[in-house]
Amino acid sequence: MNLEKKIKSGISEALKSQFGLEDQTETIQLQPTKKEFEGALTFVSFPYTSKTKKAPEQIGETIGKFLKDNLEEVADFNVVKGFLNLVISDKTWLSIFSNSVLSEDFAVLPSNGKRVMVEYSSPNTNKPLHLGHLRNNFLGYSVSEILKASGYDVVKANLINDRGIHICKSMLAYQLWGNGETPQSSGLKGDHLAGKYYVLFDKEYKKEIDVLKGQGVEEEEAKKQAPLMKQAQELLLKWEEGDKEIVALWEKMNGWVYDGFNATYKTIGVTFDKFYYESNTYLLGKNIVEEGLAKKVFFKKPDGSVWVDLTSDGLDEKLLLRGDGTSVYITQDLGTADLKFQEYKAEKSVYVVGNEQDYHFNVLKLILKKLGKSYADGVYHLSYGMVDLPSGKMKSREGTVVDADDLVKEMLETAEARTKELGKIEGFSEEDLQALYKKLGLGALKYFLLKVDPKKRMLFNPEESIEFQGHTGPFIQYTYARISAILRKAKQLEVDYNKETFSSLGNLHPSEREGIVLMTKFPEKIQEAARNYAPSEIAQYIFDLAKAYNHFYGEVAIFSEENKAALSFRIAFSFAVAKIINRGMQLLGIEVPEKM
RNA sequence: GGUCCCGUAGCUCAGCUGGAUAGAGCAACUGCCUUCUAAGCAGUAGGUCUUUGGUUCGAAUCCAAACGGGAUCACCA
Repeated sequence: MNLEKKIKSGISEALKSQFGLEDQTETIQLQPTKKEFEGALTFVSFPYTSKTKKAPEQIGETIGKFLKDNLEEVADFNVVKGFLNLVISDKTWLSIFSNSVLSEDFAVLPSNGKRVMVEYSSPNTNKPLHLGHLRNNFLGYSVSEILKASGYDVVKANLINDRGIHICKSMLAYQLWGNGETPQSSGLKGDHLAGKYYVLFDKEYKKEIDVLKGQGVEEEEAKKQAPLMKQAQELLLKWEEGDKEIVALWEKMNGWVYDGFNATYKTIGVTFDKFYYESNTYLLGKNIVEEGLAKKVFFKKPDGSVWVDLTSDGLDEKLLLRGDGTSVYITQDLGTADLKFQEYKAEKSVYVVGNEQDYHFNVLKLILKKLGKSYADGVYHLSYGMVDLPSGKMKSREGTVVDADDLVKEMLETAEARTKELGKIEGFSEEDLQALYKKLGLGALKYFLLKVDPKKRMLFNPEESIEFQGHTGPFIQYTYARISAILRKAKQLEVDYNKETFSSLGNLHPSEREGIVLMTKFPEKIQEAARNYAPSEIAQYIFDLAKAYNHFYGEVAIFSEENKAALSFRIAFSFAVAKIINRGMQLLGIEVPEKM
């Protein structure tokens, strides 16, 4: 039985024997004791004043005394107003440390036999990835790792949006102005090359709109009338008809883009188990439309278009099939949801998609429910906020984006500069150095994007956002490297830790106690982060742990310690912290260096 | 206009299902490297938690309204 449960049942017993209350185990709440007070766990007695008809202080005193007398874990207590602070004996902490924290399978949670699919990244193939995509990729990867750690069987999926009007825009611009340029001839990464023509299209398209507006055409109309737009739409039609030349161009340009994406994915260290291509799935969903019509969940309008009425759920009427029988975004997504379930039978399906699509996913889930799909309840939209720049929103078309590849490159350069500045790279090979810069640069970037609650939008200031000091990835990596140095030295000196000697230890240093308390919380943190789909909770936790260790490091000497048991314990303590930091950072997709 | 999200220190952010004197980091200021890595540690200063009501023994947290910011309400994806 774990400590909290033991104390709770102790309190429940106290309430029963001292005040005659029935079993309260379920309702008793314990919270961590605030730093200013002595103790580790706090019981709040206010809620029991009416039941016991006693003053909060008196309840605290009575229960505190009972626990101290009856539980060996409780060494002492103090009462401040309605707060009963419990001091747990160091012996208890040491026993938890050696039996639980140090055990091989600590924080290794058993499989829960459930499968979850996490779809993330899902890029358009007409332009390179930018900072917003990085947040998406890092979130998706990290959430997958966290779900795995909490016992799920995870399938990471990437639905590539490889067809549609946006790709045709790039293709058209390339046809018109590309002069047969290739990634090889231009030296541009494939996705950047495609992006270049997307931007070019938009520039020329805007000119055409302006000309039309000058001729007195309304803006909305001008957008439709512009010749470039009409040509792009023609391309799309030809593509759908299977026009050989167009399909070949599409395949060629998409090929370039995939090469580019794969290079970026490899650099930033994200992976997928399954790729879906929209060109294969965009016709799906029509059978769902049939099904919905048969079930009378959907209805047909006179022009033949198919709709669903969601007004009773506070939403609008939603189109599912155009009058000409072609499908729209939501139709495809319905089809894909069904396909995913048929293929993987996952109980949960997580979509890592920006919060601008909140409405879309509300509709999607609602329709699946109305159709009586068993998997509807498992659909979860992990809706994350945008990354804003000081100048406002990022827009690919207008080129006001922070490009992912550029940013990563910059991060590695900064990592290199910082490292050289500090001059601690003696004994590193050139290869080691490059690997280190990558760990640090990406660590800083990933941590920066993951430490914030996914749901919230965040600000990225290129000038000053990503630091290497303070609440950052490199701070945590540094702590790990520091501990690694200690463990290396311990090995060299052949100081091993021996659990048996811990019991002969006297008192723990407060910083050691704090560290142990934090470490015991790791498994529940993983569960909580999985439940909330929130890597930020892991990020925050690992930061707190690293901070606690550095505090310990400053206060307590290790190798000059003469008491063998204390020395042994501190090595074990350091080892355990390093292990958790490493594991926690893995859950964020961040690598950790032995030296830096 | 309807719906949804957000508003905490100069800046960027924590604050779990309501609990004690609201926490970190950056920036500012003080100290600490001949002793295990100073990308660190210790400390000072900085807050009417947007505002106003309400519920409660207790509200940054829950409810309502106002103000401010954002997203969305496409036969685009």
